[in-house]
Amino acid sequence: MPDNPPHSRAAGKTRDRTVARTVYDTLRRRILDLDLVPDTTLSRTELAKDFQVSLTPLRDALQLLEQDGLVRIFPQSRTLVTRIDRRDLLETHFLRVAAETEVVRRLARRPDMPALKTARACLDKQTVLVARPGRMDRFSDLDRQFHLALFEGVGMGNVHAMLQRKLGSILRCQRLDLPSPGKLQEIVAGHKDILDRIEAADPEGAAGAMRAHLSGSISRVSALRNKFPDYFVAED
Amino acid sequence: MPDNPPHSRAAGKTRDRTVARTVYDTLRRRILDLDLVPDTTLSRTELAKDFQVSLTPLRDALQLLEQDGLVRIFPQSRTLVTRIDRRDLLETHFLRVAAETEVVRRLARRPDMPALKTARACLDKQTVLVARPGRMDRFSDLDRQFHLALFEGVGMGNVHAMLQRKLGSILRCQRLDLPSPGKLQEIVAGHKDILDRIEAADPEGAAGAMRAHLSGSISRVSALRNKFPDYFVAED
DNA sequence: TGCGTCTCGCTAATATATCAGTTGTCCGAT
DNA sequence: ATCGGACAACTGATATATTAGCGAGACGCA
Repeated sequence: MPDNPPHSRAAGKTRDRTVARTVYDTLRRRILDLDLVPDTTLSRTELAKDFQVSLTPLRDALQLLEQDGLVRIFPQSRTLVTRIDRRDLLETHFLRVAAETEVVRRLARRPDMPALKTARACLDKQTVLVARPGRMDRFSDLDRQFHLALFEGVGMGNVHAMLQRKLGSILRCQRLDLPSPGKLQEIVAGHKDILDRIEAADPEGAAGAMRAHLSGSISRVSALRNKFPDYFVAED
Repeated sequence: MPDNPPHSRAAGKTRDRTVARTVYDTLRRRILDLDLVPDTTLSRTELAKDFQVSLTPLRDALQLLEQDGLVRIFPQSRTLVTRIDRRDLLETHFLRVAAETEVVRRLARRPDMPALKTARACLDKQTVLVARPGRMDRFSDLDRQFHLALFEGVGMGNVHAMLQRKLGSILRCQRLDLPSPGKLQEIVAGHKDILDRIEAADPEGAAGAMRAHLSGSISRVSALRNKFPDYFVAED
């Protein structure tokens, strides 16, 4: 067994991003924006031409998107943008609730002041943005940063990144649901409740607040399914 | 938007498994068995010859293994089997604890009798196997089935499968740690405690029992690192 | 008209070739 | 002796070609 090899990349001229990653990010963005709607056939020939790349990195990108649940590759046949699947939503929600409640329990037992300060700052900025309906992108970004700050407070920033990748269908639902009256106020109130209970050293209270907060993401799925049936997998 | 397209594959002659998947499973097995030890350089030319496949499915397989944290691909350079990284272990453990405690809380609040029956049956079989030191593979399989039964009891079988893929480094640690005296008894006792508390409708008790049980997976990491330093990433 | 089979065009998986970048070795200069 | 630069061999990423399979439409028969 050789000596300890370098486990970090030396500074160099390596391309920071592969073509595949760029294609993946762009297609993912377009799917989440509902620009590429469910059941859209993704033609590799067309996409390769559009992106001016060969089939290999495009293939890599599509495989990643399939892992995210955003596309489904039918072998030797075609590739479709998926419909939102309630099963998948429930599984993603479960994972998210499990992880985020564990995070806030740990924070309530052992606070990390810089992380809580960051989270509180995000909350303050979000509070200001509630009154500015044109700043949804910024609000969403702060929302993500709020949750990331909590994860980093328990040293689990990478877990947060991993979970983000799985949130495709929840994000698509949120996109369908915009703008929903009172929703932003509800989110801000939820964040405040969570932080208050963490700071009150109340693990189960914080977990309950987080659970309630996250339930907002799926509380309107049935209504959305009725309103946009073509975006959802038909139930048995 | 077209009519609801078929979302299941019609029975047909499609290959059930891709070459890439087969290669992935084999390499993953060999890494987890510590047959391919950390820092081993994986030569694509050699592997393609060994498996008698072209570079493309081999590339697919290696990319999946990289996502599992088992190999690291240095662009334009080489591909190595990873050392076990403490950071990665902690993240995997976090995710596992979060998910499994959430599962048992839910089961304690709302038991699923078939799932609990399955779990109890696994426990009984494991109890018998403790006295048969040559049956580790079977014991591990029952262990996995025990946990799967719990996940299925809350309708989250797919989440269990997802988590399994991330367990590579924990499984490698367990492999290094075999046979550890009293370990099997400890596992069996943990399973029993978990089930008892679920059946006693004690969510927090069940969560605590699961937390204690899972902590066994990482309690000996420091000792293993001292014993097998070449298998672990050096700490800063 | 409806159903089954066949054919062809299309697609994804794999094979092979080429390009882009890394790394190790050798040689020359100090 | 040591260090730096050049070059060649090697590797992974991408491009292109070929193979394997799917599915829709057309045709024939009852």
